[in-house]
Amino acid sequence: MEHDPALPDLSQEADQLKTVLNKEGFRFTSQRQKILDLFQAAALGHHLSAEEIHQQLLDQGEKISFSTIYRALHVMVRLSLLQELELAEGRKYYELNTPFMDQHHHLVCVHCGAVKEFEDATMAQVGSSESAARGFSLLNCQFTVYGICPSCQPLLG
Amino acid sequence: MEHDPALPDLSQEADQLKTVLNKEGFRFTSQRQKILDLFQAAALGHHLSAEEIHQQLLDQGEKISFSTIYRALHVMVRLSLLQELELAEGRKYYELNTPFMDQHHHLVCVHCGAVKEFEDATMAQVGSSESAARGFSLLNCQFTVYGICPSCQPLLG
DNA sequence: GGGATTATTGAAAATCATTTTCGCTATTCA
DNA sequence: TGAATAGCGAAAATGATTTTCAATAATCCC
Ligand SMILES: [Mn+2]
Ligand SMILES: [Mn+2]
Ligand SMILES: [Zn+2]
Ligand SMILES: [Zn+2]
Repeated sequence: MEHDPALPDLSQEADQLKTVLNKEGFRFTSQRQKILDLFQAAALGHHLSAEEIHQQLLDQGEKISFSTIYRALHVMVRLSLLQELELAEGRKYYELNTPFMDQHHHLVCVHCGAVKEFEDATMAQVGSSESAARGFSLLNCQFTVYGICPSCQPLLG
Repeated sequence: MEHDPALPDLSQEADQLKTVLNKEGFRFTSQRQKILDLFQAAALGHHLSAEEIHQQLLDQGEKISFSTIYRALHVMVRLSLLQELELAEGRKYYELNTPFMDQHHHLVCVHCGAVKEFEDATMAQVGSSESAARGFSLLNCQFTVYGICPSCQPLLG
């Protein structure tokens, strides 16, 4: 079957995931592909939790266990396909990883949990220089700003 | 009993905690004072978890339940006496709160958990301007840099 | 000071996200 | 294609944190 060059090359994406996995001794599975697909289909600025991944796959008729989801997330973080975020209470969130200099940061409403993203090159600079100054090898930076969003402000003091 | 002006005025510190608590309808208790004392006695740059608070109080002969510790931490965060930190895996850490413009940030070794603090006024500026730009009322910022510390680097690739 | 009111405590049980166990299945590779 | 074994699902386990509830103690008023 030919591939229409006007459409996204999904079969090649699959090949790419397989390549990345196999390079480190992991196996390609349909579950891992489906999870990665969710991230690639997600709206910009939308962060996914294990719970939401499970629900989205259920919604599209895929049955998958939480253990598989958690294992896949860990593998993809280790392969730098995903980034783990400590946005707010209780659970972890994940998003597609981006090159270090392109990383964005987060503004979180502590009342309703709304998240806004913003970019600022200062963060990467400060992170680089601070880690260099102390001999750390830098992995990534997270700048999280907590506040009350405009919709929640009237509801409080 | 007179107070020796050459010694730290611990009774006044207690009064201060009582005042802050009562102002918001909370009661002063010896447990809350002992927990706050641990933070005031802790080395600069040392962050305490509920587990460590429990252990330190045990070590000094004080019996206290985890429920009390968690409740005290929540109250003191609400009163801005403490700040909650999402430094690394699994558990939360706490430290004495500082005025917004004096806040420091953290460099964390993902291998051994070592934490280094650093100050950088840029963070507060970026946090303020980003939250203002989106109409958020700013509560606080956390800039966390993850990496591998110098002692752990030889142990890995 | 003493007593009523009710926030706080401790112990135990409950939650809840995440991890582990284990028998079975599917991927990799020769 | 077949052996070796990584990965899967289901269920049990974990571990930090939260809740429940009866007993205790801080605050307030007299
Ligand atoms: Mn994001
Ligand atoms: Mn600190
Ligand atoms: Zn909000
Ligand atoms: Zn280290």
